[in-house]
Amino acid sequence: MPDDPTKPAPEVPLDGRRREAARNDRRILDAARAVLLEDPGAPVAAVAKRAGVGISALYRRYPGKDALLRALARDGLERFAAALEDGLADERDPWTAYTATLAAVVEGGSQALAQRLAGTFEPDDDLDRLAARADRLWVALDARVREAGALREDVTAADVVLLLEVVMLVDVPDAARVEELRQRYLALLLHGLKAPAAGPLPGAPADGADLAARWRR
Amino acid sequence: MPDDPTKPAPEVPLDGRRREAARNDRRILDAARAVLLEDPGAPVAAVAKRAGVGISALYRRYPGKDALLRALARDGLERFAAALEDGLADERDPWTAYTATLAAVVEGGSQALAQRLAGTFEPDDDLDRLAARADRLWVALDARVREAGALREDVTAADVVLLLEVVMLVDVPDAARVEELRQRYLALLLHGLKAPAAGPLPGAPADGADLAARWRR
DNA sequence: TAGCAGTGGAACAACTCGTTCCGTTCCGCT
DNA sequence: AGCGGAACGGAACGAGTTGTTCCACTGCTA
Repeated sequence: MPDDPTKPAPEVPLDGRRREAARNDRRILDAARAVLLEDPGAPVAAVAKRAGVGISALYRRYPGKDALLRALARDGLERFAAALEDGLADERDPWTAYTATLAAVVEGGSQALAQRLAGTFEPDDDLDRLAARADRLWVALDARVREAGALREDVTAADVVLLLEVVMLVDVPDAARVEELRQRYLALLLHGLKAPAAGPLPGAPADGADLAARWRR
Repeated sequence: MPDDPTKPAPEVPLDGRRREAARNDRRILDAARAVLLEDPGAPVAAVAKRAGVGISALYRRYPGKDALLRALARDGLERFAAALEDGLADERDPWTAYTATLAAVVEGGSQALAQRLAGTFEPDDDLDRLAARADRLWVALDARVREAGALREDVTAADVVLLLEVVMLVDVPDAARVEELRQRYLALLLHGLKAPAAGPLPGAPADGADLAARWRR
């Protein structure tokens, strides 16, 4: 039985064929992230091609597409949680730390990844736990900036999640331009998010139920 | 040869079978708008089902899926242009007229429709002309609010187009909730868009080239 | 009542995509 | 040197999807 490729083995320097295999573990996951983030319905063959490997190299690691998707979602959630922990550890003033964290999340694309994949595969206990952990971290980050009075009070943490996802959907053909525009619009959004509010907002704020509903089929 | 269903014939009261046909013209276009806006790759059969008609009723009107898509894009652009003309005719102060226009565009979903469909069908001279007209109207609306000093200067008209599209991508399973959240986030965005600017924006502003690039396959 | 515009939906053919499978390569060991 | 087998590339297969065609049927109209 192959090792779980998402949890790289100890760092004993591998040799020969084993080294190629270890490298392919990464290449496949990186390719899957790139390809499936752009088009969640992309064929498995596209992932293999992007990774520069054959299809069998992929099927040796994952029993099927579903498993690849799950591994990818887990990878995304882990990156997301890690970014949030970094943000929580940021000692600067809460608003600065908040904006920096959001910028990092947008740059990494981690949150959007898990979300875009939602509904395309069968969830997993492990995944549920990870999602709950990310949610706790997110709420903590939100609480800190909120207590500092830096966030407008009529916007919820769930609102910001939805807004973040939407920023990740900005798309033009040129990849470098995409990154630039996303950061640009995130900044614009943050200007609108910052307290004091310039005026009231229509509609009820998003809440946890709005978010959770999207995971259901 | 059947009449072009997108240009309803004179309003002589039709009778019998003809009336049913005329009604189906509308039902098919409405269904296509609803279904394809939610999923641009939806099958033709899904459109027919939503319209409550058989597939042949659809194929009698359009030579193929491509033609339906084109007609729909044209319909979207026409609605978009009409909304902009309404906005230009709005006599209130430029900022109020601007925000009201954007809210109407978001509610109608017309702009997003044409854009989401882009790349799924072969463009058309007629469509190009319409797109150019919509663009002129858009620039005119932008110029007016800009000259009034109500829009932050480091944001271009193209930026707002991209932001508008992105707002249209907000999605949760409950349709009514979606509409509410879109308006909410549009308002939030507009708070960030309004002059005076709260701070500088990173990245180069979007321009016409960014927009045009997305139409190419 | 005959003719026909309009219709519903089954049937078909073309494609897409996940998965399997087989022949090949090359490392590690004897 | 030669062998065993892990890892690989990619062709082939089969299930499912979808655009389009086709034909029997309906109900006006003359």
